[in-house]
Amino acid sequence: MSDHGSPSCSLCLFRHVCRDAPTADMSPNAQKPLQPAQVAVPAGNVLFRQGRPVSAVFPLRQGSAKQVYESPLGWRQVTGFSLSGDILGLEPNEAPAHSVSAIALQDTECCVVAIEALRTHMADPAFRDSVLAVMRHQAERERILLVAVGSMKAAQRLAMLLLDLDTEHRRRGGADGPLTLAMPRADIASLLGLTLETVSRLLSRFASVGLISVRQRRLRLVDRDGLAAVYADLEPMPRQAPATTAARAGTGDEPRPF
Amino acid sequence: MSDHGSPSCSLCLFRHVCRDAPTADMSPNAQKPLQPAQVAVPAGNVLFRQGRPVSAVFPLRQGSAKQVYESPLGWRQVTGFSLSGDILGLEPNEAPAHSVSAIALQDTECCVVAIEALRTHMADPAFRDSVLAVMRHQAERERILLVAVGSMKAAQRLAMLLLDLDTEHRRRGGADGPLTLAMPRADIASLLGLTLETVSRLLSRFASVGLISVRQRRLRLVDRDGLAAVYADLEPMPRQAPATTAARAGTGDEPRPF
DNA sequence: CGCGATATTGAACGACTTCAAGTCGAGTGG
DNA sequence: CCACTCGACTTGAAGTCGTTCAATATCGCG
Repeated sequence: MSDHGSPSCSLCLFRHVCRDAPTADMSPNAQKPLQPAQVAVPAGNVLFRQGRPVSAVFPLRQGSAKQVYESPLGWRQVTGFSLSGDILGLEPNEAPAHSVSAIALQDTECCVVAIEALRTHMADPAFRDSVLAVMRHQAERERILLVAVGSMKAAQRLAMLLLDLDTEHRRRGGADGPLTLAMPRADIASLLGLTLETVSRLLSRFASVGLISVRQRRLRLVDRDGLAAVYADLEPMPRQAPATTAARAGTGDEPRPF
Repeated sequence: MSDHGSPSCSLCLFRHVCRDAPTADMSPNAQKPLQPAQVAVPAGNVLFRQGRPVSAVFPLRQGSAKQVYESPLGWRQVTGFSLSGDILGLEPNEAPAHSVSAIALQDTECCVVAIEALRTHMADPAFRDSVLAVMRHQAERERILLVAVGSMKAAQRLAMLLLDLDTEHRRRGGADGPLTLAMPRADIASLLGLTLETVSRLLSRFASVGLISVRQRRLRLVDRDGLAAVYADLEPMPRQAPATTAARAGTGDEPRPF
């Protein structure tokens, strides 16, 4: 096991081209491995800034980050969160400049892959396809977010986010454990097009009806199906907590959140 | 002048590769021209459907269309309008399937460019760059829309759309003439994350304070700077029409709408 | 321990929605 | 040519959801 092995590496899009001979993959168009540098980014620091030239992309090893978009008129909005294993700074359509800024939510470590190295490896069709697939997936996410912000109620949007965070957390091996909200309420609110007070109230309401348990940034999903029902708007979310303790039957068609 | 010349052709992204020897462009990697087929699409008809394979792209010659996205849970939202001269169906990241549906807002004519032909021409770096630039521009638009829907007031959003429609109309040679809203109120509302009643009321309010004049789908921008001020939220938009007839001084920094 | 940042909670307000009539305009058939 | 009709649009009144403003509460950290 190399000294660069990290839990997040196993999910990294670049894992197959990162080090030498990872699997039995001595195909003809094998390239020299990326051998990326690594950097530590303290909480609150900028990984890259919107509008600046793309010089590298940043696979996240540890920590998390938010993407922030600033519109021409100066309106700022969080457009997404990234967790370890994600690649930050990938720009679709060969954009020469970053379309958003990325800011570490906590002390973070990431790799630094020079953009030329990435471009070289894009010559490999399989690799190229996987990178493009990730970009497409991101675009789809943004569109889902647009619909959510444009036409869903606050509770639905928040339920969507919680389910998504949970899904990602589990995909990283988080089992059923409690997850940590790395981002402040204000960032959640910005992403969802709400105020931080609304987010706070909603979290409390979710907790009071037994969907989650939450204290500050410590969160646990208690009733995933219930959250999914809120997301799908089957459950209009009672304004005040009723004494509902009835076990919820799974809806069966669990929607893919986010 | 060829029989295919149309006012919209002069703005078309493909104009230089559409017919033979358009300018003195006998460069080495000149390709054979696209020579696209043309089709008529009656109002309300689908140009292509979300999720279906991309077989062609569709430069709009006449008319207009809306893009509609349907989320995995079945929520539908208009994500944009296209006017003559735009290319419909261009998918970023080499997506094999359309990410939205396109529906004609009026009786429409468009060219049909097979995707293979397009890909062939993408070998030309200059052409490729211009196509990618258009895709980037579209992505930027969607992001601006996200911010608008996520954090601006209804009046701001509508002002933004009107300014954008006007800008596009003028870019097509519409001078100062009145423009026609090809889309029903419901589609505007969907795009902006509002209800059609709100859109209607807002249009009436804009008219009553002298920013525009509207009757049904006939629209004229009377005070562009005023609209820009509403967009930028400098002007909180009075709830009831005051008898304000004071001429407005241009704000100077006219923001680029959308 | 005490301070500042972050989060929770309450109360009042306001923006937008919802529901419900109308009105306008274009197309159709008498 | 006019009446009819249907869809799109407008307008009003009431209600809801989310915001705003303000007052605690809690956590992390020196």
